Amino acid sequence: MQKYIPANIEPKWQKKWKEEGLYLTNLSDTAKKYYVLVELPYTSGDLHMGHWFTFTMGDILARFKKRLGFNVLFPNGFDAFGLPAENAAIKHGIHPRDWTYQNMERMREQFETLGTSIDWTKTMVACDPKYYKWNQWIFLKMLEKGLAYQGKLLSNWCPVDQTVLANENVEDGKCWRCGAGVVQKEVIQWFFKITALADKLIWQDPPQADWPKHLREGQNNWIGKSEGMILDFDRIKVFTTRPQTSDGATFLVLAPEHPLVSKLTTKEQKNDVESYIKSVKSRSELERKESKEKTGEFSGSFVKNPVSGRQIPVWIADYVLMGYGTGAIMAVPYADERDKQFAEQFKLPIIKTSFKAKPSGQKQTQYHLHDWSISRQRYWGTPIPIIYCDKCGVVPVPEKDLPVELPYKVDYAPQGKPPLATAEDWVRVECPKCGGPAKREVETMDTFVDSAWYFFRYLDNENDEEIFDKKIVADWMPLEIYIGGPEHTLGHALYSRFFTMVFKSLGLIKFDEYAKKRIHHGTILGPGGLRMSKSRGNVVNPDKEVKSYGADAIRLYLMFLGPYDIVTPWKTEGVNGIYHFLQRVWGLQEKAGVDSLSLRDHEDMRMMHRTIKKVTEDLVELKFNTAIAALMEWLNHLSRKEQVSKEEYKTYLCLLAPFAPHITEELWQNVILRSASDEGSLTNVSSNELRDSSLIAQNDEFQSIHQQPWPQFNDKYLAEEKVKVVVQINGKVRDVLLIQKDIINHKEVIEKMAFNSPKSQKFLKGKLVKKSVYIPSKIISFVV
RNA sequence: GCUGGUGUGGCGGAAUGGUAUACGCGCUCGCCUUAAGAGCGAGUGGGCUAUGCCCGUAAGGGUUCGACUCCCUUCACCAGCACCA
Repeated sequence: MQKYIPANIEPKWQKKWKEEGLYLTNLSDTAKKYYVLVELPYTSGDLHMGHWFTFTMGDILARFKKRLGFNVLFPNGFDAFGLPAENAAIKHGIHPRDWTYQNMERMREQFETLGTSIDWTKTMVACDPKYYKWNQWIFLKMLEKGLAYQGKLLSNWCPVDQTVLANENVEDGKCWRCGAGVVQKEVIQWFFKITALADKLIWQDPPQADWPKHLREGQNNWIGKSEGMILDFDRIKVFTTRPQTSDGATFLVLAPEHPLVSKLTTKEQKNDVESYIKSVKSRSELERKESKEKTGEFSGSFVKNPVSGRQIPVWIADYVLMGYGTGAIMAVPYADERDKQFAEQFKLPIIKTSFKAKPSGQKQTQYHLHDWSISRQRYWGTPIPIIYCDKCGVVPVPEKDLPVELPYKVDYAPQGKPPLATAEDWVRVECPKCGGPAKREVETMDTFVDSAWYFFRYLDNENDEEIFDKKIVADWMPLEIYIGGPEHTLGHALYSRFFTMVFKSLGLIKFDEYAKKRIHHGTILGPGGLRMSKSRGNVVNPDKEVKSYGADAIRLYLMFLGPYDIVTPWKTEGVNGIYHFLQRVWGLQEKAGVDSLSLRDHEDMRMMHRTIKKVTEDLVELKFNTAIAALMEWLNHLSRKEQVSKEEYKTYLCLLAPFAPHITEELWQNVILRSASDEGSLTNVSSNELRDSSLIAQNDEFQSIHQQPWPQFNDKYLAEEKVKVVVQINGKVRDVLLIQKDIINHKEVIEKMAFNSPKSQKFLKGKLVKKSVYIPSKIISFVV
């Protein structure tokens, strides 16, 4: 027997599977289909452990479902637009496109070494005009529907990356990419009106799709719907969710950015207010959030509280946000903690509220969610299909002129204006309306637009006429399962739901939710328990690990670590353990495949059927770790035997195949070929010749193990001949009886046996049995 | 502060009302070996007056013949959101 050397078998089978097109999906066969998706990777250059972890899960599911007879689609693409490409370009003097395509090439090869069953013919690349043309098309459609608009808003601005950031991309007041402190700046930009669908985006109870509770609650929280009222305090409108406390409003507070601030400020207060506003502006978001003290300044003006009739002062303070409600509040220090703190700090009156006030006002629903700002002042993204004409104003690019292609030659170094502005020939354009001289929009779309709908495009990725064929999408969507990271809860996972709803309103699809099930995967940390990062130097490189242990061992190791959502460090000893397991599987061929050996032994049959059942059920429930444990238990059983029958051996390989596709394929082909030559028909033929011979095509067993039907279990083998029944006395285990199957349902007999057993007698002697409970095949419980 | 989640051996974890610690790692002992490693076999929650018994799933209480599992209280940790009026 040859030694198990993964490097000798893994590339060989990867090549063969690819040549034979084993994983190509025929989309016209929709009788029993299964679409499994893993979040597409960003083209950063290398697959990291996280990719291995999530794509192994997806791959195991794809292989398992295929073996159950499903027509499985498991595609993948690349999130290829974005800032890192541009930053790398600036740093290394390589064009973002070249950098991206080089990375993509390397990543495709790495996906192959992982042994995934991805169908690469159904793919998409975000920076390909064939793809982003449809981003532009969606933009135009949304513009028509009033779901895209241009507006001027205070926005998060990253001074280092020189771009606007969505709320979701600001972490602790810092840019999620470069960590620079974000400042507020008023900018004209394009928005998607996600707030128009805020109500529809709220998750119901029970949920309309099987998505994690954590995600549903998180999104609902982020959407932040609250019902309240707009009340008028003279000219000032405030929003409140508790109008019944308005009799206790003893002052008003305006956000420093509120448009009425300058009007309301009196001459005497002018200097103080102006210096206060100046100090607010100079504080960063972070400082503002961290300081516990409240700050503010009196405007000098008073307004009338319409309920109490009192004149109350108007203050200006930054604990009131311009971006929520009306940017002004009535302060009820008696009922509100923050107002109370402010009142105490500035010695403002606190009066009791009746909680019964009924002010007149207008009902209003308010959301925390803001419209999605999609303009980015950078180069490497989808051009926004808009033309500015001096005569006609803002003119959308006509559909027939799509795609608006991103010019290759630009000066993408940041210089305070969008890089596309430097491509003067590209910018200069005829107005589609009047034919006069005009200029293109020089900003690009947020890359989250690319990933908001890519899974639709996989299904019809070559289509130049429409975004996708409605029928194919109707046949294949929604996704059966979408595997992704919890960090996308408020970004990608929300945007893609929004896009799906927009597609429905455009009549492209008929469903609201694009994935029946979503799961959040875990994280593999560095060996020391910290997040892997280059700067920490604790990155475990999958390529290196594959060289030492092979892809199968890494796949199994990752899946065996724990549940799919586990957050846990990488441990080399653990990989050793799995490698050892694979070597034992490899060694099994020594005593395996003995044809004459039939499965007479009941325990052998029981172990086999038990394992089939366990692995099958665990895969359905995505419990990869316990499925592997069951396979280990069966291997322990098989290892103790002198010989292993062909049926057991083949079943074993079949069950292990989704987890470890290479070693099982090799062993499968070996055992099939060996039995063929045992039959005498194929002597003096080498393995390779045999594989290519015509005989193989005639017999299904000669096909890849990944095309074999999934093993079936039969309940009749599951029962043990003698069943263990535990004897409990007053809740404590005192004895275990071995009971023949045929009397297991006779309560009186079992009760007598349990009562009379010497061990039980020790505890029962001279005591009165008050009650006995018998659960067949499990337990008999006495109360004395 | 709000929301969601978690708490089990030396470690990752298993068991979701019925023998707690499956499976793996680590460790101990033994076999094999010139030796080391690998491999194979046995053991591995704690305690004790040890053929047996007691304790034990963050802490305390409850329901039940029986609780890691269900209910109540408390504590700790993780994640997300957060001056949202």
